[in-house]
Amino acid sequence: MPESPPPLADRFSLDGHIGFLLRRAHQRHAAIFLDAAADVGLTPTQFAALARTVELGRVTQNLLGRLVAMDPATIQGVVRRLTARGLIARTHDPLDRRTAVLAPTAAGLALVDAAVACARRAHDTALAPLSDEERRTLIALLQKMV
Amino acid sequence: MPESPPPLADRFSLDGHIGFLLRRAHQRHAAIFLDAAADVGLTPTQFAALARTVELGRVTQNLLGRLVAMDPATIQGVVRRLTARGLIARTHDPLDRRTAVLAPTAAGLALVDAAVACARRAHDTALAPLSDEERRTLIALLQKMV
DNA sequence: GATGAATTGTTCGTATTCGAATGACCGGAG
DNA sequence: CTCCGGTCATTCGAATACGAACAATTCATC
Repeated sequence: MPESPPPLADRFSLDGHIGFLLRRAHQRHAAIFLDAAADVGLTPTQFAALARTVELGRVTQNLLGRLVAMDPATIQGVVRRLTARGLIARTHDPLDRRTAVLAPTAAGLALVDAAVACARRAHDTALAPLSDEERRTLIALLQKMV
Repeated sequence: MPESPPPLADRFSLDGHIGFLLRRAHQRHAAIFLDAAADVGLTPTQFAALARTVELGRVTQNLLGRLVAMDPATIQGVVRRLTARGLIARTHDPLDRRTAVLAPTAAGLALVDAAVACARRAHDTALAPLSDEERRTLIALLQKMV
């Protein structure tokens, strides 16, 4: 008689799979961030791009994409929505007419402070189940992993 | 004279923000998984839904969505693609004509073993920068967080 | 049995995310 | 100067991901 294989749950646990955990943790933070930043109207992705642009003052679209880990195709859409809202401005480098040079506008600079406050709240809320020590450990391990 | 505000980088570090780290870690695992599972042709999301369906044997679409943390609108598309590939089958419960009852097909059961092997490889590759102890810690902290 | 609330699944719109292809442009090799 | 590889930005298609609206159905209450 043929032996029936052991059930999948005995061979693999989706809930211990790093990809599944990262997806759920990322999802959870995104939901918390969108709630915390509802008044400033920024998504986590848009916030990252805006914050990095403010950090740098002036940056090409392509470099910005690399510094926030976004594909050229992705950063294009994010920058389009941020410029449409008047938070960053697009100019062109006359010495390299391929590039789009980005800089925060006055509105962008004015918004980024409130946005940072929202990001801090989302950070703390998302990490609420962990102690301070655990938070530092988690962040260090994620930084080591990426 | 008005004081100029301190630079953003002194007030906020995107690279220490849990949302940014989770987004990048999730991104990295997804890329690794897609590479490891290229031969079985499953995305991480599709794998999660298929694995959970195999675990349960029979499950409604809505419950499956909750068990893999997917919106009703999201699980609908994932299930549509899995059924189109003949990996899971949709029937209907005559006692509740709202629900769509899902079950793995023979092809789905046959594919899930190879897919689990790919998931294991992706798991190990994504966690390669960490020691065994660090991996356990990271997974435990993520499980505590979500 | 009727009626209103809750559940299930679908569809639409918007926002990431990436691979692939394309066009414009820069730089160096000859 | 010309050609050619590399870079930059854009576009398209496909796959998540979610809010909102909707129809069909079930359930609880009257």
